[in-house]
Amino acid sequence: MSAKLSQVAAEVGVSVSTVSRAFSRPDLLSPSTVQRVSEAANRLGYQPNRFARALITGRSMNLGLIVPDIANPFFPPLIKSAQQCARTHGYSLYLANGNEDPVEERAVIEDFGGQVDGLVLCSPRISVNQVRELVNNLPVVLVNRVAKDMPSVLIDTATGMRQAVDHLSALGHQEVVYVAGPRRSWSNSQRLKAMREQCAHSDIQLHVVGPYVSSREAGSQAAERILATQATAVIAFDDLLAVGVWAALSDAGLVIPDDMSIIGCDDVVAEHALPALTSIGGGADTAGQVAVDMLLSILERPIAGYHSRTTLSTRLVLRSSTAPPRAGQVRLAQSDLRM
Amino acid sequence: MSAKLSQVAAEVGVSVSTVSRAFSRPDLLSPSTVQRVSEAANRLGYQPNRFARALITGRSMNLGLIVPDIANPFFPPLIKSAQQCARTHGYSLYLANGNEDPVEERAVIEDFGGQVDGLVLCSPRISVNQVRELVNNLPVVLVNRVAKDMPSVLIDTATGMRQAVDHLSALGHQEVVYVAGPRRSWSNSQRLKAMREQCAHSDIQLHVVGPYVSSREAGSQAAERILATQATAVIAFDDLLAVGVWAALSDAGLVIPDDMSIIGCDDVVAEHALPALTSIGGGADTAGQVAVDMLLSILERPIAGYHSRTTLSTRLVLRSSTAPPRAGQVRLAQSDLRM
DNA sequence: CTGAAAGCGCTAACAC
DNA sequence: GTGTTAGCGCTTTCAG
Repeated sequence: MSAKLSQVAAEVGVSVSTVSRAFSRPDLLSPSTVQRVSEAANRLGYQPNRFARALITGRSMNLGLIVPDIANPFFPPLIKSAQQCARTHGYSLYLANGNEDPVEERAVIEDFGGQVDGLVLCSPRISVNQVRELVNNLPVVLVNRVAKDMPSVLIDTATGMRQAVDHLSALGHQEVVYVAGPRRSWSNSQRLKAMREQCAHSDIQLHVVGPYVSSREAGSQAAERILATQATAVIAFDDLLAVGVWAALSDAGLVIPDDMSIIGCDDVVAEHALPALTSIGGGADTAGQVAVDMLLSILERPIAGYHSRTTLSTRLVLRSSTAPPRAGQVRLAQSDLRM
Repeated sequence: MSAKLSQVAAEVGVSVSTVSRAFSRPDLLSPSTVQRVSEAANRLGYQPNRFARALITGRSMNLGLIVPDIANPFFPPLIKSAQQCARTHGYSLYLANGNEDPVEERAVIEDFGGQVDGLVLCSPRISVNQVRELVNNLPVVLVNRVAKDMPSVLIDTATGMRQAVDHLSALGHQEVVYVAGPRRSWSNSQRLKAMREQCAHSDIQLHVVGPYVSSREAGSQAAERILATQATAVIAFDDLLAVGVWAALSDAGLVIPDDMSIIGCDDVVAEHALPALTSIGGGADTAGQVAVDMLLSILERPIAGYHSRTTLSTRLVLRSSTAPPRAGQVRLAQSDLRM
């Protein structure tokens, strides 16, 4: 263990409370005292014990962030901005991975419960009720999930979705399939709803396949179901699924985008994918910062029933995975050829 | 705040120490007492206060993991396995992002210092000396970095590198370029060394460009330098750089792999890249688990000067980004065309 | 087998 | 301005 408050006090020849105050309320002390204390403190290499402090103040100055899947490229920008924001406000942010598993997610939430002042929960894989009882009136802000009595920040992919449908419509597509994401995902229901509305509005026939978990593999599984339709374009719940669809379709002999247009969502694979996937992007990095800000404002004035909802917008990012549909027969020939 | 030990004690009609023991040393109590206590405990929703416990025991049962860049796909598998391993041993694992920034990295290490029992540091961007003084005799295990007096787990990409060179050599390549990674990276020096040796051994002329940070963008910058050589193949420090090279080369009119073979390292973009990149893989997920295991064994018997080093092997994963070189002139024509 | 008591290192009244 | 004192919630000797 490193030096304690009492040792610094002895060194300077003052009481422990003076030393304590030199750190927490220096304005209450004479400048010279503060000076002498801080000199002695780093001479002795004094580091305040966070546990002792937390025990008495009831605040750890730690925030927790839980994501469902650390490997999903959607989260890193969000995590970075959240960490950044927490730090500038004097808080540390710790991250844990739910691993797409409700059981594990429960465990990490519970673990965090005791040692953070607040929690940011990204698209939890457990129900809001379960969340509520696990956190036991610890402040929580939800990301991409709504609840009557919890604040949340939402990424509004609906606008981007509508743009995507319009884009496809302008290109001449008349039949498109939506590859649905995780069942319990708020984002998925939001995206699906937007697609339904916009397709109806544009006289496009919509097929829905899924739900699928967010992974390339799942996307590849979806390919078969897509080929069973007459669709000439697909919009996937997210980029991971889109890449999976792309890969399987290519294996089946289709050429993207000539035989099939593909649009992803979240705009996260541009960094890695070749060639470039048209996608719906924006909002993810802002979301982390906004969520932490929201959490901090709750911590500052803990009004029961505090309630807030922030919505972040998105837009279609055009790249090279969409094109006008081929003449009808060609698409048929290709898919027959695959059987 | 939730229920405390004293409340449970009152409820059952025993002393606080008995309740405490019911949780920590149930073997010292009569079974019936333990039974009554635990019933009362969850009736009252008792949750031990981790700060109070840590204050007195000096152990938080928390482990910290710091990675240089959470967005780098190399880390998620490592993180997952580390978290998994910690949990099965009764520890919680918290993650923080160094953000490829020495200043931020120092800050997160310092932050963690006070509240974890040990730290896993992945390829730190600061010097080992700085690490040593920051952690202040907190147990640390290094990943992909060596130090005289600290235990470490290393992913031996040298073997994979040698296989890669052999593969290229067998294909008929005689001139290859290595796109170097971050200057302070142990992995980079290891990879470069292996390449030097194997190229010499196989009579291949080696060009080195860099150093570059690990990003697609940096890889694209490297492309120009690559085209300035007569090389017919490139091996990049990692997959991110490889993808950047690939993209820029394609833009310049080259066809991969016919005009240029490309090999990455870490095998992390297979999920996202299309078409598939030949890469050097393995070890990353095991590394997380091994590092945590190592840390825990140090915690269990804190022998001063404990020292250990584990090396994990890798192998070349063949995909479709390598091919025999074209006849010499073709390559020249292509690169001229670009100017 | 169980209880009483003494702190872990720090902060926050309350005095002076 | 600064010191004294009483705990925060828990574990852990030491007695019984």
